[in-house]
Amino acid sequence: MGSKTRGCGQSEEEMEDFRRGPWTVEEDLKLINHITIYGEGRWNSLARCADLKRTGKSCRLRWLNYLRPDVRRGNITLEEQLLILDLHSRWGNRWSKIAQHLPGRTDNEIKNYWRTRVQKHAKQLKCDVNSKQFKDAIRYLWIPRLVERIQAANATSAITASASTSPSANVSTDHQLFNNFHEVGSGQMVFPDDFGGAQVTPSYTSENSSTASDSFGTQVSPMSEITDYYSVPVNNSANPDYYQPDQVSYSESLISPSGYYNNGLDFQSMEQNTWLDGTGGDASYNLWNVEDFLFLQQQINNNTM
DNA sequence: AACCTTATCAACCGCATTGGT
DNA sequence: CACCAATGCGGTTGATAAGGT
Repeated sequence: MGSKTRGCGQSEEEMEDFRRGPWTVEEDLKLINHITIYGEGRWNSLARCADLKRTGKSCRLRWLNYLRPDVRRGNITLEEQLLILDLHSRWGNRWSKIAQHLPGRTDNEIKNYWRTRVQKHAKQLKCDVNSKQFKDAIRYLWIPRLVERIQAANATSAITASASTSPSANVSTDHQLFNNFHEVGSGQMVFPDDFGGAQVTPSYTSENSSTASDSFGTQVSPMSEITDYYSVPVNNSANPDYYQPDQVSYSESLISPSGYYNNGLDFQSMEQNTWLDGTGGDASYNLWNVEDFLFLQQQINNNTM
């Protein structure tokens, strides 16, 4: 650019005192109206033309994280948690990339979820969130537990649907994401091999950990957008980021769990003994009850920490 | 009721990348 | 090729709501 005078005929000097802090309803309306008419992008000039005393950055952030009509609000569902854990295990803190796979969720929201929920668990377990112990706890305990709970919710909704006189058309599709992490005979869980194949988990047994006291089914909210996305063919050539054969995913590492058991936590006994949640609390978030924590802490302290 | 602690999330900041001139 | 503004991303902060004492 280089010119002192920019779009809408206002000088740089006039633009120096930007507003900061929470957005007002009036500002939101200005931004929405302007984008409705002229579209998004060119955020700095947009801020000026919409008479918003905000930086372009601030406008962009407000729109993308809050005002955009397709932003999903509310609790992160179990399916979304599962997806976040899986994608984070592959890509780390690539929040934007992860958010691309959770329609309606923003990178900011996923980042906040990770920091407040996931890192909290690591803190409570007194282990580093990046430690092998914690990553494996996610891989072998948290994820199977999520799958189990989604499955339970699935079963509950199936029963509800069959009992209903007007069954929801979404019932069969709401849990297609989960069906990519489906169960085959003997309670063994099959995880998609980056959604192009399948890997069998180390003898995950749903009958051992699934009990009548698991009352989390009612907490699961419909997730048709997510599952719609996940119902696309597994070889998604349109999205080269999605499958990266040079990266080791957790599902790949599940191929040979025996060496893992020798070095790390005894997850088999952990699953059998400690993953019974009879609290009936907030099923969306309270994945770990007191016994879980005590046992995990004990295991971690006894092993390689 | 008042105070303190913790959890949550919107918003900001700095840096890297991209694209135009 | 260099420069600069815009954009995008991840880390961090701060306000405030919620819960506990």
